Amino acid sequence: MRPKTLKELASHLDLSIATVSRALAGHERIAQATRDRVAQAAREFGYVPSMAGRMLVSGRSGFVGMTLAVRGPRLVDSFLGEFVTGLGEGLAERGSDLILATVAEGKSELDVLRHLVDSGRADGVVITRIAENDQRVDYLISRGSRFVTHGRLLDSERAYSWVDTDGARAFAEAFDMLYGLGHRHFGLLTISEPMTFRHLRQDGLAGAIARSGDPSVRLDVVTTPRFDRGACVQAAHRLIEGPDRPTAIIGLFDELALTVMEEASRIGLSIPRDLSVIGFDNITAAAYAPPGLTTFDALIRECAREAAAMLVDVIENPVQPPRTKLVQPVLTARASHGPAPRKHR
Amino acid sequence: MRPKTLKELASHLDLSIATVSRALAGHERIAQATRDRVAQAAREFGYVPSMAGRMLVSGRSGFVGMTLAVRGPRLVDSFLGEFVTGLGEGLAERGSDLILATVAEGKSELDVLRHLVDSGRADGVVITRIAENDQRVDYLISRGSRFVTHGRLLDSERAYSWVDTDGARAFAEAFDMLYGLGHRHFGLLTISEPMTFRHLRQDGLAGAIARSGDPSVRLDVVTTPRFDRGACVQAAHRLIEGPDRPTAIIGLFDELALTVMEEASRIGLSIPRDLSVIGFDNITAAAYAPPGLTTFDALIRECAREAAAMLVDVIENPVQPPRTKLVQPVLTARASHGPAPRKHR
DNA sequence: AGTTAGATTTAAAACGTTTGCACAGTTGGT
DNA sequence: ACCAACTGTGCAAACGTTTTAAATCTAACT
Repeated sequence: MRPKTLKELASHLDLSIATVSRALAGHERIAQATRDRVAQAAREFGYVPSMAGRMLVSGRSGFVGMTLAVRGPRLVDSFLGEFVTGLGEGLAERGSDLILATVAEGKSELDVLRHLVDSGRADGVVITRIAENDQRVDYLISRGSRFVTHGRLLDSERAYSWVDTDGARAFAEAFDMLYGLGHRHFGLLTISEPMTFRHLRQDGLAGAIARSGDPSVRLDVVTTPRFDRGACVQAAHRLIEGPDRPTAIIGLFDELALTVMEEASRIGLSIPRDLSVIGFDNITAAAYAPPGLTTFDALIRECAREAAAMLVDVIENPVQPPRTKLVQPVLTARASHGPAPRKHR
Repeated sequence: MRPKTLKELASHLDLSIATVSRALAGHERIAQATRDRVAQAAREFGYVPSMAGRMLVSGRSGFVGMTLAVRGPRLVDSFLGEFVTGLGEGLAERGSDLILATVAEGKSELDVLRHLVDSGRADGVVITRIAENDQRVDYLISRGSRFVTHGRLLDSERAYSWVDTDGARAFAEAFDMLYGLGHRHFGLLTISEPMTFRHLRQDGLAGAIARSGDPSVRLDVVTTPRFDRGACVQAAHRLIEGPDRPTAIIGLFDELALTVMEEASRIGLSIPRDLSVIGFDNITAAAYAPPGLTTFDALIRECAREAAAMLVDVIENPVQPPRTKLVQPVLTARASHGPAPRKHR
């Protein structure tokens, strides 16, 4: 019932707790025979070291924290699901566990972060979905906490370790592909929320357009609040209404692209004949929504595994210079893109 | 940098650590003036109690654990995402945090559970997806651990707290609705994996059929391994091939129902004109897959919140008799069901 | 002034682990 | 015989908190 302690184990073996502790740790200075004897007894006793004791003396909890902010209807969406999976895998490989601290409705995410780090619950934290002026990063740096971000700030003044998906590259690749298919009039459905990735991706797209050197290329950009379903639909509609609409639309992420597809077929457009649509993320629904959304797999799981590895490294060697890693998204071609339609007027 | 300790706070205030500790805990016996003074200083100091110290003396970690077993491709699917969300919310309300312990590829889930409970990392655990002879339940009971399950064993010999979705009722309701629409030939696509919910749901369906008292009702049952995509498609195909196919098919859960829909439209059937399909769970993709899957919302998030509440209660009052709760799924009618087609031969 | 009840506060132990240092025993070289 | 070096083990402190029991202080009565 009550967990066995080192003391009990020691008195049962007629050894001091120090010896038992060292024997279990596989210390050099303990006789091999003793080590074996202790290991054996520990197994029989079902001894599991108390993490409280260990934590107290080592100052480490062996946990890595992550906050789960309640925004939008589906809190753990496809992205977070994948991310948590990858993080969990990466940490399990390295003997850490993950604390998921939910930010309750009224509470501030910063408080939860503080609670996590300062109390010693977590040796480090991972934060995702970096915003333009992300207070969390400032806070963590000022506290001297160990952390890794998924996503990054736009400026590179502050030094910290991050891993990110190369959205700029993906959006450039999307443009090149569509341009090759004859598209000249593009649409981008993006969000008003100040997340840094919207700039990175849009800049990637703009850069590719500039590189094409083709002055006939047009780009319509429409912005929508992210979690207002009605507004998203409206924004999608604005993009495709009227005869002079883009022939190819890129959604900042899959949900937006899917909304465009739905709205397009609602007003009678056929995809990809009349309109090509491309997303980003490769969420589950992208495969199910007809005719199948062409998108970029953001390899969230790999990113998260990488973040886990990085964070464990940062915790163990805090003085090293920050590490960064850009993961290349993979084009997942389905049926929502095709050659540009002939002039439709 | 290094977190402030109670001792530092005490010496700064010229009080003993005992007094400070009690003042922060809001103990009655401390003068109101002192309490205020301490609270004030704690805020200024940015004092956060060390969880290690607290844990050592209280024997509680304030954590609740859950294992994440790596099965199938999407480890954190829609179900787990919702569940983790609800659990996190429920726990945050009650001041607990969630440990997510990933079961790495080779490891056994029982070991992870042991690691979680015996080391004192978690005061209790939640386990989901109960199998027919679930070792985890036996283990936890034998260890005297606090736990709550989502889902339940079929026998009721062992006493433990659980919360479950009333799949039996939902499947009965599905039958009644479809029967009312004129359907007489039913199909059920179920899994070979020994999860208890497959029996509960199938029995609910069988019970409703029996209650109808109509001997002309037929039910074809096809079984498939869960995570083998090819086998699922084949199984779905077997159900709808041939002229004498069911007019209404119920998937044990949404993924299966979606597979049936895909396969049906692949072979040229129109849904719901030729075939009605109903699922269970209401995963995200159910809304996106054409023409929109009629399904039961399993209210996973509520279930998880309930499980969190239950577990915290079990941890605090371990001697109470087990609590149980059945949550009623809600029919989410979309466009995949309709009147039975006229005889199609 | 002496006593007492009540109001505050404190000293000290306990929780389970790791680890620096000291101790005892053994071996080998002189 | 003596010293040095090495091997194996134990003592005790430290980590930060809560809590029991005891100490101190205050004020109100005799």
